[in-house]
Amino acid sequence: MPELPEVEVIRRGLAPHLEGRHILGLSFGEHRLREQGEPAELLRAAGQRVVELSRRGKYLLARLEQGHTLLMHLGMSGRLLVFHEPAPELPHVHIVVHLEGGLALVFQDIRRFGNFVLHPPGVTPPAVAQLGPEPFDRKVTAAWLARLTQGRRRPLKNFLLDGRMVAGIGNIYACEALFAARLHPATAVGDLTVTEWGRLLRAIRKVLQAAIARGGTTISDFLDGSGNTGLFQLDLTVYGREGEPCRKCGTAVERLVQAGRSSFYCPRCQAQV
DNA sequence: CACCCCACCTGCGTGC
DNA sequence: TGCACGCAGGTGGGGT
Repeated sequence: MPELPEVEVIRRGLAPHLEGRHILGLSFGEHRLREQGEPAELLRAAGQRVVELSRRGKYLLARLEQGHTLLMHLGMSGRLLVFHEPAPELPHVHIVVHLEGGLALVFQDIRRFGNFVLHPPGVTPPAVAQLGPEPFDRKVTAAWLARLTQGRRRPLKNFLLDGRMVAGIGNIYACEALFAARLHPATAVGDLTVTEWGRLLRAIRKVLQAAIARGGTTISDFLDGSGNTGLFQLDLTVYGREGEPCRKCGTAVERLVQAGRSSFYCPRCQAQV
Protein backbone atom coordinates (compact mmCIF):
# COMPACT_ATOMS: atom_id res chain seq x y z
CA MET A 1 0.00 0.00 0.00
CA PRO A 2 2.22 2.78 1.14
CA GLU A 3 4.90 4.30 -1.04
CA LEU A 4 7.06 7.29 -0.20
CA PRO A 5 4.22 9.85 -0.15
CA GLU A 6 1.97 7.76 2.09
CA VAL A 7 4.82 7.03 4.50
CA GLU A 8 5.75 10.71 4.57
CA VAL A 9 2.13 11.68 5.27
CA ILE A 10 2.07 9.18 8.12
CA ARG A 11 5.39 10.47 9.45
CA ARG A 12 4.19 14.07 9.50
CA GLY A 13 1.01 13.08 11.28
CA LEU A 14 2.68 10.88 13.86
CA ALA A 15 5.75 12.96 14.65
CA PRO A 16 3.99 15.45 16.96
CA HIS A 17 2.44 12.58 18.92
CA LEU A 18 5.65 10.55 19.25
CA GLU A 19 8.53 12.97 19.47
CA GLY A 20 9.46 13.84 23.03
CA ARG A 21 7.19 11.18 24.52
CA HIS A 22 8.26 8.17 26.53
CA ILE A 23 7.33 4.66 25.47
CA LEU A 24 5.67 3.07 28.48
CA GLY A 25 5.38 -0.46 27.11
CA LEU A 26 4.41 -2.62 24.17
CA SER A 27 1.84 -5.33 23.70
CA PHE A 28 1.63 -7.92 20.96
CA GLY A 29 -1.03 -9.76 18.99
CA GLU A 30 -0.98 -13.48 18.31
CA HIS A 31 0.43 -13.35 14.78
CA ARG A 32 3.81 -11.94 13.92
CA LEU A 33 4.78 -9.75 11.02
CA ARG A 34 7.08 -11.17 8.38
CA GLU A 35 9.91 -9.21 9.97
CA GLN A 36 9.28 -8.62 13.66
CA GLY A 37 11.66 -8.52 16.59
CA GLU A 38 11.22 -10.88 19.53
CA PRO A 39 9.08 -9.38 22.31
CA ALA A 40 12.00 -9.37 24.75
CA GLU A 41 14.08 -7.45 22.26
CA LEU A 42 11.35 -4.95 21.37
CA LEU A 43 10.62 -4.34 25.04
CA ARG A 44 14.02 -2.65 25.36
CA ALA A 45 12.25 0.33 23.84
CA ALA A 46 10.10 0.60 26.96
CA GLY A 47 11.12 3.46 29.23
CA GLN A 48 12.86 5.31 26.41
CA ARG A 49 11.83 8.62 24.97
CA VAL A 50 11.31 9.00 21.21
CA VAL A 51 13.76 11.62 20.05
CA GLU A 52 12.84 11.83 16.37
CA LEU A 53 10.63 10.14 13.80
CA SER A 54 12.21 10.12 10.34
CA ARG A 55 11.69 8.41 7.00
CA ARG A 56 14.03 6.69 4.52
CA GLY A 57 12.36 5.39 1.39
CA LYS A 58 9.28 3.58 2.65
CA TYR A 59 10.75 2.97 6.12
CA LEU A 60 9.92 4.92 9.27
CA LEU A 61 12.66 5.20 11.88
CA ALA A 62 11.99 6.20 15.46
CA ARG A 63 15.25 7.21 17.14
CA LEU A 64 15.17 6.55 20.86
CA GLU A 65 17.05 8.40 23.57
CA GLN A 66 19.49 5.57 24.28
CA GLY A 67 20.38 5.38 20.59
CA HIS A 68 18.20 2.46 19.53
CA THR A 69 16.29 2.71 16.26
CA LEU A 70 12.80 1.36 15.98
CA LEU A 71 12.43 0.47 12.30
CA MET A 72 8.94 0.21 10.88
CA HIS A 73 7.73 -0.73 7.42
CA LEU A 74 4.09 -1.04 6.42
CA GLY A 75 4.48 -3.61 3.66
CA MET A 76 1.40 -3.69 1.43
CA SER A 77 -1.39 -3.31 3.95
CA GLY A 78 0.08 -1.87 7.14
CA ARG A 79 -1.32 1.07 9.08
CA LEU A 80 0.01 3.06 12.01
CA LEU A 81 -2.82 4.66 13.94
CA VAL A 82 -2.79 6.81 17.07
CA PHE A 83 -5.59 6.50 19.61
CA HIS A 84 -6.32 7.62 23.13
CA GLU A 85 -6.08 4.70 25.54
CA PRO A 86 -7.76 2.36 25.60
CA ALA A 87 -7.26 1.80 21.86
CA PRO A 88 -10.29 0.22 20.19
CA GLU A 89 -10.24 -3.50 19.49
CA LEU A 90 -9.39 -3.84 15.82
CA PRO A 91 -8.69 -6.94 13.76
CA HIS A 92 -5.13 -7.66 12.56
CA VAL A 93 -3.42 -5.58 15.21
CA HIS A 94 0.05 -6.98 15.84
CA ILE A 95 1.73 -4.40 18.01
CA VAL A 96 0.53 -1.63 20.31
CA VAL A 97 3.03 0.92 21.61
CA HIS A 98 1.75 2.50 24.81
CA LEU A 99 2.89 6.08 25.11
CA GLU A 100 3.14 8.65 27.81
CA GLY A 101 0.08 10.93 27.97
CA GLY A 102 -2.48 8.20 27.40
CA LEU A 103 -1.78 7.60 23.72
CA ALA A 104 -1.44 4.27 21.92
CA LEU A 105 0.28 3.70 18.59
CA VAL A 106 -1.38 0.74 16.88
CA PHE A 107 0.30 -1.29 14.11
CA GLN A 108 -2.41 -2.97 12.07
CA ASP A 109 -1.46 -5.09 9.05
CA ILE A 110 -3.83 -7.46 7.30
CA ARG A 111 -1.26 -9.16 5.10
CA ARG A 112 1.58 -9.05 7.63
CA PHE A 113 4.29 -8.05 5.14
CA GLY A 114 5.34 -5.27 7.47
CA ASN A 115 8.48 -4.84 9.59
CA PHE A 116 8.83 -3.82 13.22
CA VAL A 117 12.35 -4.26 14.53
CA LEU A 118 14.43 -2.58 17.23
CA HIS A 119 18.04 -2.02 16.23
CA PRO A 120 20.74 -1.44 18.86
CA PRO A 121 22.63 1.86 19.18
CA GLY A 122 25.24 2.59 16.55
CA VAL A 123 23.79 0.27 13.94
CA THR A 124 22.19 1.42 10.71
CA PRO A 125 19.46 -1.10 9.95
CA PRO A 126 20.72 -3.18 6.98
CA ALA A 127 17.52 -2.69 5.02
CA VAL A 128 18.04 1.06 5.21
CA ALA A 129 21.79 0.89 4.60
CA GLN A 130 21.29 -0.66 1.19
CA LEU A 131 18.78 1.92 -0.01
CA GLY A 132 19.67 4.31 -2.78
CA PRO A 133 19.38 8.07 -2.27
CA GLU A 134 16.05 9.78 -1.73
CA PRO A 135 14.44 11.08 -4.94
CA PHE A 136 14.80 14.62 -3.58
CA ASP A 137 18.48 14.19 -2.71
CA ARG A 138 20.64 16.74 -4.54
CA LYS A 139 23.03 14.03 -5.64
CA VAL A 140 20.28 12.55 -7.79
CA THR A 141 20.63 14.33 -11.12
CA ALA A 142 19.98 13.41 -14.74
CA ALA A 143 23.69 12.86 -15.25
CA TRP A 144 23.93 10.65 -12.15
CA LEU A 145 21.02 8.51 -13.35
CA ALA A 146 22.50 8.21 -16.83
CA ARG A 147 25.84 7.10 -15.40
CA LEU A 148 24.20 4.63 -13.02
CA THR A 149 22.32 2.91 -15.83
CA GLN A 150 24.91 3.14 -18.58
CA GLY A 151 24.97 -0.01 -20.73
CA ARG A 152 22.14 -1.68 -18.83
CA ARG A 153 19.14 -3.19 -20.57
CA ARG A 154 16.80 -3.34 -17.62
CA PRO A 155 13.28 -2.01 -18.24
CA LEU A 156 12.83 1.52 -16.93
CA LYS A 157 9.81 0.57 -14.81
CA ASN A 158 11.71 -2.18 -13.00
CA PHE A 159 14.58 0.20 -12.36
CA LEU A 160 12.25 2.75 -10.75
CA LEU A 161 10.90 0.09 -8.39
CA ASP A 162 14.40 -0.90 -7.24
CA GLY A 163 14.95 0.87 -3.94
CA ARG A 164 18.69 0.24 -4.13
CA MET A 165 18.82 2.69 -7.02
CA VAL A 166 16.50 5.46 -5.80
CA ALA A 167 14.47 4.88 -2.64
CA GLY A 168 10.74 5.11 -2.08
CA ILE A 169 9.16 4.89 -5.55
CA GLY A 170 6.51 2.19 -5.75
CA ASN A 171 4.20 0.85 -8.41
CA ILE A 172 1.67 3.68 -8.45
CA TYR A 173 4.14 6.55 -8.64
CA ALA A 174 6.45 4.75 -11.06
CA CYS A 175 3.52 4.45 -13.49
CA GLU A 176 2.40 8.02 -12.90
CA ALA A 177 5.89 9.48 -13.31
CA LEU A 178 6.49 7.54 -16.54
CA PHE A 179 3.24 8.91 -17.95
CA ALA A 180 4.12 12.45 -16.91
CA ALA A 181 7.54 12.07 -18.56
CA ARG A 182 6.01 10.43 -21.68
CA LEU A 183 8.29 7.40 -21.39
CA HIS A 184 7.33 3.80 -22.10
CA PRO A 185 7.76 1.51 -19.06
CA ALA A 186 9.63 -1.12 -21.11
CA THR A 187 12.32 1.23 -22.41
CA ALA A 188 15.80 -0.11 -21.60
CA VAL A 189 17.39 2.21 -19.04
CA GLY A 190 20.63 2.39 -20.97
CA ASP A 191 18.78 3.89 -23.95
CA LEU A 192 17.60 7.03 -22.16
CA THR A 193 19.30 10.29 -23.01
CA VAL A 194 20.35 12.70 -20.28
CA THR A 195 17.50 14.95 -21.41
CA GLU A 196 15.00 12.13 -20.91
CA TRP A 197 16.43 11.36 -17.46
CA GLY A 198 15.99 15.01 -16.60
CA ARG A 199 12.37 14.91 -17.73
CA LEU A 200 11.75 11.73 -15.74
CA LEU A 201 13.42 13.07 -12.61
CA ARG A 202 11.31 16.22 -12.70
CA ALA A 203 8.20 14.08 -13.23
CA ILE A 204 9.07 11.81 -10.28
CA ARG A 205 9.57 14.76 -7.96
CA LYS A 206 6.44 16.53 -9.13
CA VAL A 207 4.25 13.44 -8.75
CA LEU A 208 5.63 12.60 -5.29
CA GLN A 209 5.22 16.18 -4.06
CA ALA A 210 1.68 16.39 -5.40
CA ALA A 211 0.78 13.09 -3.75
CA ILE A 212 2.17 14.23 -0.39
CA ALA A 213 0.22 17.49 -0.69
CA ARG A 214 -2.94 15.48 -1.33
CA GLY A 215 -2.36 13.26 1.70
CA GLY A 216 -1.37 10.17 -0.30
CA THR A 217 -3.34 7.76 -2.50
CA THR A 218 -6.15 5.69 -1.00
CA ILE A 219 -7.22 2.92 -3.35
CA SER A 220 -8.67 0.48 -0.90
CA ASP A 221 -7.11 0.86 2.48
CA PHE A 222 -4.52 3.56 3.02
CA LEU A 223 -5.15 5.69 6.11
CA ASP A 224 -2.86 8.18 7.77
CA GLY A 225 -2.10 8.14 11.50
CA SER A 226 -5.40 9.84 12.32
CA GLY A 227 -7.47 7.50 10.16
CA ASN A 228 -7.94 9.87 7.21
CA THR A 229 -7.85 8.73 3.58
CA GLY A 230 -5.70 10.42 0.96
CA LEU A 231 -7.02 12.16 -2.15
CA PHE A 232 -4.38 11.58 -4.80
CA GLN A 233 -6.39 8.67 -6.27
CA LEU A 234 -8.52 11.44 -7.84
CA ASP A 235 -5.47 12.69 -9.72
CA LEU A 236 -4.18 9.36 -11.03
CA THR A 237 -3.60 9.49 -14.77
CA VAL A 238 -2.89 5.85 -15.66
CA TYR A 239 -2.54 3.65 -12.56
CA GLY A 240 -5.47 1.24 -12.30
CA ARG A 241 -7.12 2.71 -15.42
CA GLU A 242 -6.71 -0.14 -17.92
CA GLY A 243 -9.18 0.28 -20.80
CA GLU A 244 -10.14 3.80 -19.76
CA PRO A 245 -9.31 6.79 -21.95
CA CYS A 246 -5.99 8.54 -21.53
CA ARG A 247 -6.64 11.91 -19.88
CA LYS A 248 -4.44 13.59 -22.48
CA CYS A 249 -5.25 11.90 -25.81
CA GLY A 250 -8.21 9.59 -25.20
CA THR A 251 -6.43 6.38 -26.26
CA ALA A 252 -7.29 3.39 -24.05
CA VAL A 253 -4.81 2.92 -21.22
CA GLU A 254 -3.03 -0.43 -21.44
CA ARG A 255 -1.68 -2.79 -18.80
CA LEU A 256 1.56 -4.71 -19.09
CA VAL A 257 3.11 -7.09 -16.55
CA GLN A 258 6.76 -6.42 -15.75
CA ALA A 259 8.66 -8.33 -13.09
CA GLY A 260 5.33 -9.60 -11.85
CA ARG A 261 3.81 -6.14 -11.35
CA SER A 262 1.22 -4.32 -13.43
CA SER A 263 2.39 -1.33 -15.42
CA PHE A 264 -0.27 1.04 -16.74
CA TYR A 265 0.56 3.35 -19.61
CA CYS A 266 -0.85 5.19 -22.60
CA PRO A 267 0.43 3.49 -25.77
CA ARG A 268 0.22 6.75 -27.66
CA CYS A 269 1.59 9.30 -25.19
CA GLN A 270 4.27 6.84 -24.05
CA ALA A 271 5.21 5.36 -27.41
CA GLN A 272 7.96 2.74 -27.32
CA VAL A 273 11.11 4.10 -28.91
C1' DC B 1 26.96 -9.01 -11.81
C1' DA B 2 22.35 -8.06 -13.59
C1' DC B 3 18.07 -9.37 -13.59
C1' DC B 4 13.71 -12.18 -12.81
C1' DC B 5 10.57 -15.11 -10.19
C1' DC B 6 8.36 -16.20 -6.32
C1' DA B 7 7.18 -16.59 -1.61
C1' DC B 8 5.39 -14.25 2.13
C1' DC B 9 -0.29 -13.19 3.64
C1' DT B 10 -5.37 -11.86 3.58
C1' DG B 11 -9.28 -10.10 1.30
C1' DC B 12 -12.02 -8.73 -2.50
C1' DG B 13 -14.08 -8.73 -7.11
C1' DT B 14 -15.35 -11.57 -11.07
C1' DG B 15 -17.07 -15.29 -13.61
C1' DC B 16 -18.83 -19.84 -13.79
C1' DT C 1 -24.91 -19.35 -2.73
C1' DG C 2 -20.38 -21.27 -3.41
C1' DC C 3 -16.04 -21.86 -5.24
C1' DA C 4 -11.85 -21.07 -7.98
C1' DC C 5 -9.06 -17.73 -9.64
C1' DG C 6 -6.66 -13.48 -10.31
C1' DC C 7 -5.38 -9.40 -8.38
C1' DA C 8 -3.47 -5.92 -4.77
C1' DG C 9 0.38 -0.11 -2.80
C1' DG C 10 6.65 -4.25 -1.01
C1' DT C 11 10.75 -6.77 -0.17
C1' DG C 12 14.42 -10.01 -0.36
C1' DG C 13 16.23 -14.81 -1.12
C1' DG C 14 17.39 -17.82 -4.49
C1' DG C 15 17.76 -19.04 -9.20
C1' DT C 16 19.15 -18.26 -14.18
